[in-house]
Amino acid sequence: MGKITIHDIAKKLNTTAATVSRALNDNKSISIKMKEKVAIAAKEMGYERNVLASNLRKGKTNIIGVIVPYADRSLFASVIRSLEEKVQEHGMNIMISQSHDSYEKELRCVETLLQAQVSTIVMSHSKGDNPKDHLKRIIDGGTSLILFDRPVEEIKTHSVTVNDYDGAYKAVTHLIEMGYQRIAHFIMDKNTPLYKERYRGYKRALKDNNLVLDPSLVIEVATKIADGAVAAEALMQLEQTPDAIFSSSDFAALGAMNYLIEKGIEVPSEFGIIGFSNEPFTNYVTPSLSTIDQKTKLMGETIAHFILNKKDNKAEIKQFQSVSLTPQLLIRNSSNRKQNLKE
Amino acid sequence: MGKITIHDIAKKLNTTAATVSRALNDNKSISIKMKEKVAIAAKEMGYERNVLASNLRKGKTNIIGVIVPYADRSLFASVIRSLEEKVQEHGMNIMISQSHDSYEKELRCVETLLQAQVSTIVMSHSKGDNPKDHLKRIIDGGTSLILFDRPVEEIKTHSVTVNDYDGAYKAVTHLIEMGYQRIAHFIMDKNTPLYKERYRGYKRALKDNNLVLDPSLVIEVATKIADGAVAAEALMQLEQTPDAIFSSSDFAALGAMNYLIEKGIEVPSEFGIIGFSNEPFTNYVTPSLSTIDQKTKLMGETIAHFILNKKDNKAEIKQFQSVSLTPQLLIRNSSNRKQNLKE
DNA sequence: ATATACAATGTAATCGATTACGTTTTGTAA
DNA sequence: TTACAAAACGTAATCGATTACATTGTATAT
Repeated sequence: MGKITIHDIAKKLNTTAATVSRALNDNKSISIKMKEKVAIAAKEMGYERNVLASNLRKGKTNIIGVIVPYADRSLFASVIRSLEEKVQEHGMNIMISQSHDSYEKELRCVETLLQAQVSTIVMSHSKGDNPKDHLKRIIDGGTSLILFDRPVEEIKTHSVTVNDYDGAYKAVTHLIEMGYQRIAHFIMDKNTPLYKERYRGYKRALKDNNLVLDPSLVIEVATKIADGAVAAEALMQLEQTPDAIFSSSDFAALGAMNYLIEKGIEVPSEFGIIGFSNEPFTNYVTPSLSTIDQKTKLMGETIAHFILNKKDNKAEIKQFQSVSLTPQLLIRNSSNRKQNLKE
Repeated sequence: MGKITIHDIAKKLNTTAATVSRALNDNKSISIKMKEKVAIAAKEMGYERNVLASNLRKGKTNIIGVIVPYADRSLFASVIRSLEEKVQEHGMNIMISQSHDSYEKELRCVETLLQAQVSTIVMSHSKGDNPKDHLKRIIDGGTSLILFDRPVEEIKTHSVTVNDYDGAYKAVTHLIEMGYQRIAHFIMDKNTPLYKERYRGYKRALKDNNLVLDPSLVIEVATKIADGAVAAEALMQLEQTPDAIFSSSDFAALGAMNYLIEKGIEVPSEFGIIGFSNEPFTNYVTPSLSTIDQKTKLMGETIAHFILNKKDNKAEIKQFQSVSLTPQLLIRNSSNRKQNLKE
């Protein structure tokens, strides 16, 4: 018995499709008796609403489009997971699209998702300083836009980010509290706001603790283990070597740490290291790597909150909110000198 | 200028929506001239096909539903990534749904995706020996089903799995080649076919090398680091302790390794360890953990291949294919005794 | 008792694209 | 020239649900 439609139900009940539709949607102008009859008949006949038809008529779907650089990066995977968990309870679906950190692909992703008529686009936009026209087009077309992870200042819309400045500040302050004096910094891409913010937190923490910023200790490094090792080597070549590193990337931090250990430098007693992102491996390496947790689960939940609120409360649509989550310092062995001394 | 429809284009060109539709779909009964005119007008007017309407009429979408226990588990995240990369080139979209390894949630996922009228459901079904009626329902309803990671024997459909038996066999054979004699095995869930297969590979490898299976060396362990440590402790309490572990879980393997190292047992010189899955952390721990890579990227690509093939080649629909990928042995430091001796 | 309101349902248009079927025009074989 | 085929396009139904706009019937107010 292929597809049962509301017309079939109407025929069986000697009424019309309009009434059945209204009954199924719990419309107030339908009597309770009729609603019951329809509900029973629908169940009996195994009716299932054709979502496509419904959405076509209503001009909206309940699909949320998500654009991320790569779906398997731990931050994005985690956000996708918690977002999906929250919205699926409300009958919404998640559609994934990957931008590979490329502007061109991001444009394609937006196009695809708009074509699919998603009701909301949730995205972490690709790196670089590209035009934001496509973001405006999303909003102008009536689709709501929620940016996360990487904020875009030029666009007025909802956003959920982590306070990178605060995370960096906490990390560096922690190193200073542990007694490290010359703290180097690995910055990834100087043009990306996110890294700029972390750099700002680094500088501020130094200043607040009366430490001078030595530009030779700030190195541009790629988010790779090998590059972290190279950078560490460069640092140790300096006349005045550092005694700690705050790396904006866990991977680079690990590379540096392994290099130092190999060179006989003890971590954390001689040298402190802290990364950023709380990548899954950081807790398992030796010594375990201190890092900044970005609250990815909360991030997904906050995004979901925006979406669900918008659904209920239309008044809120116009006020765009930017939530900046407070990251968490995870003190592990790579920087925990005091504890080690105690032992 | 809100939404342009084929009717608007038709009006502008003094023709009908039917002609425009056919022209846009490159129908052979439309003249080249007309096709050109339509194409130009469509571009000029900024026309975008309403996918909902199109799909409603055609009765099919180009959405692929994916059901996984958790989207952020490395295997699933990786498969999702490579699957999306492949199918997006063909204009198809991926919809994600998470079963949390619960049978009830899995039913809901199936329901949701069928409602969304996905053309294909790709799933790694939840653990346990539950009824498979919902899988049959998917197929009977005309939606194609592709199972991956965890095969279901009762259902005739496409499937892409990794040869767990082979992976286990390779792992254990490798340990034996490295000179380990008493090899323990961590099995997770004895009722899950996947673990049974690995166990079978373990037994076979022992047999082929004339080693006796000691049941006391086969322990049921959860996929957790802590449990791996507990299990290792139990093993070292035996009268005849093992000198190697083949763990069906990287996490348990790591827990065991850390426990042994803490107890002063040297890995790999005194004790060999190999895990399974190539979890992201395995390459970064010390010593790096040997493991079995499950070819997740290839898995996603193979799934995509099935989907895209089916699209073109209808003849293939009826022949269900089961592809079993060959996993790869990754020899790292936790088991590489020979290399260590050389040094 | 009459007017008015509202409850409950029906009618038909609509969302936008696709397609079975019909019509006209042009080409070409007999 | 007739006839038949194919090319090129038009007409209208269709996919299934929703909803603006009637319509009918009943209850309440005056």
